[in-house]
Amino acid sequence: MSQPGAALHLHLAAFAALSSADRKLLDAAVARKVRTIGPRKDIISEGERPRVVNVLLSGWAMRYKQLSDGRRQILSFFIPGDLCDANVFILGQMDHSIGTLTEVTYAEISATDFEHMMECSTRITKALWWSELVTLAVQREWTTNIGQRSAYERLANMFCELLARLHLVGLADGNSFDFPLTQNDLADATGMTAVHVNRTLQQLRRDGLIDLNNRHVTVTDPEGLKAAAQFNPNYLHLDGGVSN
Amino acid sequence: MSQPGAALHLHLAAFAALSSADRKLLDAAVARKVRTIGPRKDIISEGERPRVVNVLLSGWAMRYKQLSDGRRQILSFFIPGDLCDANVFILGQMDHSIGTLTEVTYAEISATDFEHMMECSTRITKALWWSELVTLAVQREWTTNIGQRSAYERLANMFCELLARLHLVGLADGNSFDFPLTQNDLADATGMTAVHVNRTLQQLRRDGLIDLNNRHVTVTDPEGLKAAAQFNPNYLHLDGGVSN
DNA sequence: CGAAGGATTGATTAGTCTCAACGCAAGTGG
DNA sequence: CCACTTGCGTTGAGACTAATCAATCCTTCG
Repeated sequence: MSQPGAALHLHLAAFAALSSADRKLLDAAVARKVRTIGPRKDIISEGERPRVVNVLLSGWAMRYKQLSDGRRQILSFFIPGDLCDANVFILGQMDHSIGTLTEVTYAEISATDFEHMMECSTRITKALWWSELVTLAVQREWTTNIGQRSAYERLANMFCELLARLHLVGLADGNSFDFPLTQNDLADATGMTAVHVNRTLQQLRRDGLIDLNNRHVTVTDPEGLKAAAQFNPNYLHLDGGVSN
Repeated sequence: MSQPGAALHLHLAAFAALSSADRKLLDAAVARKVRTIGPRKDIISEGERPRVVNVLLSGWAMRYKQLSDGRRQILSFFIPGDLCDANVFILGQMDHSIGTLTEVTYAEISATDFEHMMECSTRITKALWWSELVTLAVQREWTTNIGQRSAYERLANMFCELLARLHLVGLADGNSFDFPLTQNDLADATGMTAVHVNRTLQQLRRDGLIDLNNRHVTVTDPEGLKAAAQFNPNYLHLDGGVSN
């Protein structure tokens, strides 16, 4: 990625083509405060007060909740271009944590900068709303995934979603992509145990749907994987918004 | 509920006290187009294009997804005062359906009315953002609930959440409230089967935590229920926003 | 009175978890 | 440069939660 804001442009461009003025506005907001942080660290923890909007520029991160007895649910993955909740600073405290999976660079956008951005461009405002609505839709899909689908379908779905999203921001090379998650992470994201993830992955490999090793995934049979997952990408709303 | 918009006022007032001007603005938006619809009907179905923002005035509704093989995941419950996604009309099509559980009255707010309302009052705009962020937080909690908790904990959680939310809009009488869901609905909301819901409810009753019959719930041991659920209401963000 | 929807119960099975061990590769310190 | 540690993936055996299938009961309502 040659330029820090590139993934963000691509992310929002899924909703609407941005003008060069829009892009400048975004780049300015994203350039103000850039941070780098190592893998497996919290960017912000449950209970803290959110003061800024974070935008992921490179690396992978996750949203998660930890229960008092140690159980952890990963709620979503952040890939470059993703926003960690527009306007979160309205809330008094975080109800979950955001942590890194790899080394990560991210931009902090202050409340005033964020609001300024929304005042300056209706197109950006709508794109941010779109992004927020898609975040919600993804969360609903995860609820459905965990609530209704079998272990096999769940994992298939996860790979379908990640492939689609990574593709969007130019981080998938055809049907393959770098995949920094451990089987334990995958377990906590899908509501299963690491042992069962392991066995289910073997099944997916045996069925020739995916190839996963060395932190790299290749979807060897995209159509088969989609079918196994009953994957319907409508919830990603990549068809371009209504108001374009 | 003496007045149609009352639940909405109470809902938003959880974030910030509204001025009488704000209240008038809301009432006007909510009075423009009010509809009534019977139980077990769709208000809007997956695949349709959303054109308005719906606000529930009375009755219960749900958000759900239906898989091609008939499995259904209920994604959230709507009670009076709830908004069905601010700015949804930005999206090209619904990725899920919204259906009623009881007879329902709801208001349709057009895109222009909605945008007008946000332009007129920053307080309302923020309250709507708050509401949207809470919707997201609730969805995350449901993901966690289904992904990490046992059947027993899941149901306990559901009752804790509903009690808290109903209380907010004045629909809980102490620790009890009307509860129009069937065990089958509860099953589809928690990712279990109706049979297992039945058995788990019996356990909750035997443990003296709740009393459920005739479409009415009484939480007989609120503290016990919260403990069993490991219920932490922080995700409802009822502490009042930061910017008050 | 009969029909229908929902709640309840029982018996059996399947899917997933638990616990425990082992393998492998990469990294670290002496 | 080797011994040790550590993190992650893999395997096996057994236990248990929750699903499945099917029957029965209860209540409500036309």
